[in-house]
Amino acid sequence: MVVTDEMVCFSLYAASRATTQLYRTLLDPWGLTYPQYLVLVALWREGEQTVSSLGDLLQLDSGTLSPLLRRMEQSGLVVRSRSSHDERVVTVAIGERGARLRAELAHLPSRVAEAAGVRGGDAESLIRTLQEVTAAMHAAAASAPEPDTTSSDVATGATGR
Amino acid sequence: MVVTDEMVCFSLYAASRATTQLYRTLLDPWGLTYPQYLVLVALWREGEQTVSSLGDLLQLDSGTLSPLLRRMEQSGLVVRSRSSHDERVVTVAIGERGARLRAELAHLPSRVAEAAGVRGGDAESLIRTLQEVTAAMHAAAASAPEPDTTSSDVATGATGR
DNA sequence: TCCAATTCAGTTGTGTGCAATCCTTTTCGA
DNA sequence: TCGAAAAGGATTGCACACAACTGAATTGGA
Repeated sequence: MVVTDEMVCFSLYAASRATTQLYRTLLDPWGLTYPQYLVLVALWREGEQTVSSLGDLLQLDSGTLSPLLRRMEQSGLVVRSRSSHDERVVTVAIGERGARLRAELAHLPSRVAEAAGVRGGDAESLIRTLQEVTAAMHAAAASAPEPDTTSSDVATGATGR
Repeated sequence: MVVTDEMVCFSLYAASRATTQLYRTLLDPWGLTYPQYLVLVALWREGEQTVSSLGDLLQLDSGTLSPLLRRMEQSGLVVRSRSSHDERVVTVAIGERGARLRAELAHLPSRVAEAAGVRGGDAESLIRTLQEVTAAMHAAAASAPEPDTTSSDVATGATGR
């Protein structure tokens, strides 16, 4: 069914934007965006991280994280510092304001989950499905750098990223 | 469960980006982006549309659509024209190149659906769940413009947007 | 009839996302 | 040990997203 095929992706796209929209509304009083909030959650939960480990956790690359972290540092949410062991590595730690927000934003996740209207068990099964789709999409994008080519000359340095 | 609460939204966000990524790979030979492809699908299926009806279909506003449609017109994908009945309204029709692409891109949806790894019935139930979540998020964002306000010392110029 | 409110698309400003590239630092093999 | 390759993050360029605003066209009510 052609329509169904398109709809999986579009529903995902629309749902993601609707979710970000709700977070925008809820985070606006603190001047936070959803990706910035995700960085804070990662730091609260996992502690100090390098830029690349943050990128692994959030599935974002340095082109997105670098300016995002710069803005977050300017507003006191995080602190960046070069590692002394390896001068290439930048460590991101929670900043003073970022630490204060932990308590203030503690009620957010349950509010959003409640708004989403998915109950406990359904939520877990939805999460599992979405993670499977994500993994499948990553695999497909990596294995199909070119659209058709008939013969696959994937060779050379056609790495996904 | 706090972690589960966060995970619904993050999984959605990650899955949406992974999906867009696959579309980027597949559409790259034609120089199309995923939102541009969605506009073409809407026009192929529904025919000529106004900017606002396209916005309703794709859940995008004029701030996103205007520049997007301008680029699409420049590359011959669509044609824009002011309605003669109502000079405020701009009508978007398929362009010459956009019409040609219909056949060339006809195989895309099934390829993506296959890559996603969701079978027919599961796909429909996933779509339904995502649409419910989207509707719930929109409703929540609309009904909760302010988060709490009990204390709020947000003051100072820390506004993000 | 006439003007205030609405509607519609476009513009502006900010913040992601991501490919491609750059520069520095580190690693590793000959 | 020395230079090529790799790793890590930053920068550049482009295309969304979206809030807020602008300006033109239309509508509706007094």
